[in-house]
Amino acid sequence: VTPADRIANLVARIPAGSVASYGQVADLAGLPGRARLVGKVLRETPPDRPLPWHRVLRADGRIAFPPNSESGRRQADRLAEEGVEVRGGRVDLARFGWNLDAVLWGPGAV
DNA sequence: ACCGTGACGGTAT
DNA sequence: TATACCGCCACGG
Repeated sequence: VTPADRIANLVARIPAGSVASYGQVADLAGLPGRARLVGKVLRETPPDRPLPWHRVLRADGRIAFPPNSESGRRQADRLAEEGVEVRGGRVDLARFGWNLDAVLWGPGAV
């Protein structure tokens, strides 16, 4: 199992309607400190592949692309499509961040 | 081996 | 809250 596989596997697990950061994905994939690797894997992932790459944001909730870029707008649209509120190219991780429930209520309540 | 690059992160201002 | 910097890691030239 290559690092890229574990990363893709994890991204695929992010539920619709919530988001995760590159670093979070790296950590959960057992690759601490490889946030940039996550970006690379997603970058090299074909657009047609059924991977929810749009649910991955920076640690501060900002979309990794320039707000006016084509990719940036596309990502924002797809997120909005799932009910994720995007304002100023940014998402409130406190509300849409993955695992928030687990953090607040404990893994057993999820 | 050296250096620059990047879908990143954390801290200091 | 928004920038500016600097650290990190994997790659490629």
